[in-house]
Amino acid sequence: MPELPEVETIRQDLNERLIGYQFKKVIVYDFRNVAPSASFLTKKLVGLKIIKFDRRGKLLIIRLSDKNLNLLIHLKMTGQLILQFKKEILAGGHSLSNDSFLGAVGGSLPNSYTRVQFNLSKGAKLYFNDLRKFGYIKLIQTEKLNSILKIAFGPEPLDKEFSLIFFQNLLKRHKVPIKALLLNQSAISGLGNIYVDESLFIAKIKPTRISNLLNNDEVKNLRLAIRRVLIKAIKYRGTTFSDFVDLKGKRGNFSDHLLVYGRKGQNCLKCNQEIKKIKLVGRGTHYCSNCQF
DNA sequence: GTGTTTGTTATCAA
DNA sequence: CTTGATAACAAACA
Repeated sequence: MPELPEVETIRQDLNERLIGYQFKKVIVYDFRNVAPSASFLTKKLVGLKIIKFDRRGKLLIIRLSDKNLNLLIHLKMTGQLILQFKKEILAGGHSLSNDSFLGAVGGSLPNSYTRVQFNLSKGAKLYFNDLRKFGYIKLIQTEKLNSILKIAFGPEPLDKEFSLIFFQNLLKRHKVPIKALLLNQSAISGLGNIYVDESLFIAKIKPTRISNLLNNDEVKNLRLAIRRVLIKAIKYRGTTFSDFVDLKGKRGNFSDHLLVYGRKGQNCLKCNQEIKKIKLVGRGTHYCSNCQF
């Protein structure tokens, strides 16, 4: 379940390691979620260099030496990007001990979950693994990308655009459970099920509350809670609940700091009451009925 | 066989 | 046009 902090962790690591690398060969093992087609991807990408890794919400954007083209990677639920350098390959598949790997990436690569493999210059290899095949890889024209980003993506919660005024107006305009609004990527980018539940707990607001009925203090607290939890989660390199791992196959450490997500039946860390789990807008939703109003 | 898991989109209603 | 509600889909697992 990679959300903003998980994708940001990967983006930062890629930016430190792969700027200037050139695509030498692209191997597509599973065609399903590669667009516009595997052959197009293979042909167009080879020879291009990586300029920079960007992120918008949960979407990873690779800027290429062909300014008109961008490589998009969405991890959806179970996608992983694993990076190997040459000496790691020579050392026997990977450089990390087995216990730092999850099942999906354990052992040598490519494995049965590898959907696309990028061979880069200097022997570097980037693997896109995706157990459930929900994620995608797309080569897209810059103009088209820009129009999609404008329409389908709300402001980044950590940018200036996500101001109190903006947030107040957004909540006022909508009459839906606050959780539904926070999950809506065209309203705010990057939040998913985990960080929405965590933010609402920190802000002491029940996920079922209708957005336009929150009072001023609650709106203010919620905005700060969202920013706080995202910044902290990035610092801890994301949350691993099931499949997320970083470039080296390592789990995210924020899992140890979750307050409500995945804690159904356990005691609230603030008040000791039992954490509840309900289904809201089709999603598992965790909250404390004593701390949240 | 059944119910769950989540990010996203399609579809229909108002 | 906007907004809301809900189902569907991807694939796997307990």
